[in-house]
Amino acid sequence: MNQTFQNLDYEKQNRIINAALQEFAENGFEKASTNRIVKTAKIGKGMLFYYFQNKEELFYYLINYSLNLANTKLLEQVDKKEPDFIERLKQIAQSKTEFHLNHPNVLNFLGNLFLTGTLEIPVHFKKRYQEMMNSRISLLYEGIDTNLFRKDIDTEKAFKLIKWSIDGYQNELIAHLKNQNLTMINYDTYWEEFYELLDILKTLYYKKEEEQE
Amino acid sequence: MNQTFQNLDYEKQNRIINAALQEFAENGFEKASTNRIVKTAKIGKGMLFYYFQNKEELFYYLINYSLNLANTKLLEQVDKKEPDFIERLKQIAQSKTEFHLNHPNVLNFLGNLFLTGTLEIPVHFKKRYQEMMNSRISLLYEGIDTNLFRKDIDTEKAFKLIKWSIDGYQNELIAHLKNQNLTMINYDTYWEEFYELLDILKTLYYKKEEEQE
DNA sequence: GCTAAATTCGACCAATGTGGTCTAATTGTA
DNA sequence: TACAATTAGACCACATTGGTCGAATTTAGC
Repeated sequence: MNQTFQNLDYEKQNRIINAALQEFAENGFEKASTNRIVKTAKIGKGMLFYYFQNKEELFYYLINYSLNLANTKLLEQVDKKEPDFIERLKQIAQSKTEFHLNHPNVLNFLGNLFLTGTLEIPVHFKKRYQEMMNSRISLLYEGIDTNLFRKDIDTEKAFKLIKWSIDGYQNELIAHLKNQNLTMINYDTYWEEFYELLDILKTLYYKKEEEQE
Repeated sequence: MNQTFQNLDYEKQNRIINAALQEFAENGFEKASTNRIVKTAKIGKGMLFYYFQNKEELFYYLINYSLNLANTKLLEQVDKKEPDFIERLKQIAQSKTEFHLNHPNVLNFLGNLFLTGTLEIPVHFKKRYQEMMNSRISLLYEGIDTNLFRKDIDTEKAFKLIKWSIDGYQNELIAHLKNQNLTMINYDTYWEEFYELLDILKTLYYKKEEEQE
């Protein structure tokens, strides 16, 4: 990658990165078009290949960029000392939402990385991706107080069920917001609705208060 | 569509339909390649345009085919008289699984129909799709006995939470099975696991037996 | 203001892929 | 044998591909 690219003003740099992330996320490496990238990024064709040697180098740059971002902005924002599973999930949801607002294409790009395209991805990237996924799992389960859960239901299964419920809510929310003007949305009401949901999950899966030790 | 296509032996007809469904599902109308379709369907290029006038006619044929299939094989298999929400969901899951095994690309194709491609889809197709989606919703909620549910939790929210939990399980299952040899799988054990999950959901969301009226 | 370097652009390139056609071969049928 | 139905893929004009390059513009130092 050319040093010039790093010296670009933030806005332009971001336009290029986002356009490329989106194109690769939607089409995979092979079918992604550099022509479309420069078009949506609103730069000349020459510039892309001035900043990056070729399509491949751009792709690898984006992997690195995305992994770094996910590690610093997604994983490090959550307090692993919170022992309440649902509270932990709340924090994860919040950091994920913020991440998604600031970097809308990164998670899509990372998610589709390995299921498309004939380009062989270097092992060190695969390794880093695996490490990140493992971190996300331990972020979810490490140091959780299982005592909060009601005893008549397998805790492992409760973990998963709660996770799926929250994912379901978030997916529905995303689908619902997709057609809206993003600047007009009042996010607070959605957060309130979300917190309500978390309370319901607590009454479902946790011991009743009088049972707490 | 040429009559000859209908007279094709079942296997060949299916090869073509599936190849096309997959290609359109993955790439949308514009980016879908008729070359790739004939290649995966293992027919000559000329045949595709002998059976169908052009790419567009093929696409519309697939929409019609998919909508018909979904209506007959997906919606009509569920007993709307079952008043137990979770039992209803069990039936829906079963018919959906069977459908997915027999027609692996149809639901993907229908799902991606409207979110990609510049081709304008005729209104009557949009209408039929909407009707199908509405049918799926009423299939889920119509005639459900809300009395089974515990009183301290909003029933509407319980509906959604249960649905999301089941969807989450199914998604995980699909992701897990993706890398496996499909013929080697013992589905019975997965169904047992699934039934266990449904029991858990009942203990979570339904009244205790002694509370039933 | 002058000059040289850094940056930008898009016309251009050969190569490949596009939807679609057409001919010649094969198969089925009587 | 003869005629029609069916098949495959070479072929078409055109669009798109990843990538290059020279000329134009902007920037920086003097």
